[in-house]
Amino acid sequence: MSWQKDRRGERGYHHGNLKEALLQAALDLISQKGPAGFTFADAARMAGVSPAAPYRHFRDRDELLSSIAQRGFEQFEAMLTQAWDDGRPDTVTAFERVGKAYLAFARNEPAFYSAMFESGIPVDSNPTLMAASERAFAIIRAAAERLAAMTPPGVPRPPAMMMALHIWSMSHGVASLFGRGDAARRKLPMSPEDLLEAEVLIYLRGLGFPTDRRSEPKPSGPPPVPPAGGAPSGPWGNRK
Amino acid sequence: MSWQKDRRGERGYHHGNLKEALLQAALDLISQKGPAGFTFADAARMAGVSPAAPYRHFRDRDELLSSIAQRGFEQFEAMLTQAWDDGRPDTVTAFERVGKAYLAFARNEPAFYSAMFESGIPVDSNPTLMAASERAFAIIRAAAERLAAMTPPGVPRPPAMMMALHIWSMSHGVASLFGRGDAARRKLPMSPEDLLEAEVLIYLRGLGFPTDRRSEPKPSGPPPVPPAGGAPSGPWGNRK
DNA sequence: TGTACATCAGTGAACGCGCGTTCACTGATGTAC
DNA sequence: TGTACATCAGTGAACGCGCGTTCACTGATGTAC
Repeated sequence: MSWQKDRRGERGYHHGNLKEALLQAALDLISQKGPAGFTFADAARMAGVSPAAPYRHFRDRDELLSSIAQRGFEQFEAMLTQAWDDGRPDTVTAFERVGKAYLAFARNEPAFYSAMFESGIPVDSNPTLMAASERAFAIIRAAAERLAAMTPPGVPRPPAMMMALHIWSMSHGVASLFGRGDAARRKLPMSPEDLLEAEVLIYLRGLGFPTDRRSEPKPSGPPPVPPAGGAPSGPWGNRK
Repeated sequence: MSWQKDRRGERGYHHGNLKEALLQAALDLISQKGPAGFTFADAARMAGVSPAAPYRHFRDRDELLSSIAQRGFEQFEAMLTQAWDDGRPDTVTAFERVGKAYLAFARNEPAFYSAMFESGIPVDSNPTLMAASERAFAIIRAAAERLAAMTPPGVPRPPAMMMALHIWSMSHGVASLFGRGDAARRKLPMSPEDLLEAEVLIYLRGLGFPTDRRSEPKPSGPPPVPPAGGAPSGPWGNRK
């Protein structure tokens, strides 16, 4: 099955990279059966070692799960950082890229996502984990900060912290209801990306930002402008 | 422990209300240990019957879990219906009450909430469950419909379906990140209610609704107007 | 360069446990006549 | 009203299973001298 098993004959007494292999195995198992349905023994089996071997690397199942969440937050942060790209080419474009990255992560890494947000791990009680979580959130926070600084003259400047939390909850809501990568995804008459993009644009408009697309350099522009409360027909349908 | 057990001596050979007792027991167990950490046998024990008894009422563990989600959606719908109160005394007030009800449900019924949204049950593949879920969502949809009909003259009327999905994802995002009733709740510098209320108000403003509080009859008005991008200090803090 | 030794990272057998599930059964309840 | 019978909703013993965890162990690796 897994390459670890295939190479079992090739490796000697020591695995060499068991910790990594266990994390990978657990990740595979979680994406197959959810964070509940993965067992320590299963991960060992998948990595091709005896059931006692994992205890050299993790105190117990929970510690393995936390490590996965930890790693998930790190990859999440990296992905958000890359999407944000320090606000290039312009703040709004970069900001929307961050939203899309959030959804992409939830969709493409359901195992990480559920370990991070739905496994029941109390993030707050694990300092390392919380730090990783906060570093990821800090990207959204930084983006909100830059956006807040851009408020047009005459418009009161919104608190960046609030904006960041709002954006986070919108992204998280859309991702966990409609954009997840597993069987629990709810069907939607349009793409989660479009739903979120419209939501964020309306929100920004509510804060006083102009949301008619300025003519700006768009290196890899997505399709057309979202309906955002405009057109009566289209994917939204059901006007009645 | 539970009243079922206390009364065990009193009851005869037949339990009389085992199905109900099992649902209640499972609910208790879920709220203690999450949807993953509840077992069929545990529920039987808690209800004071033999481990074989539940099979008279549920095919397996999954069917019990689905029943709980089902019932959760029904209670959720009832709660939203009551909060919405057909738009009394006015649409905006009632609308905000719906948001608060959403949060209250997530906080007060973590077992139902996680069974409904985080247990990994594919809602889409169970018609009865999906119908219950849709009936709950229909309340939000109806509220959005009424709100959409209220758009001021000159402002394009937003698609109600889109609004409903946006509101749902905002509520769900805030609830699952910050407003949950279990250990996985993330700490926040303000109440989830305030966070959501501000978010919704900004969103509505973005759709063209006036959000300066009209002088309207407020029977049980909540505290003051949320900061909604205004005041630079207060609970939001961290202006830098 | 070789050797002795400490440490590390695995093995594999064993254990107790609780779970899900089945089975023939039995006590209680409802109903036809 | 009584009786016979069908059906329902439990029992309790048994099973196979896989899990988590421990233990003394052993092969491999690193290092001091």
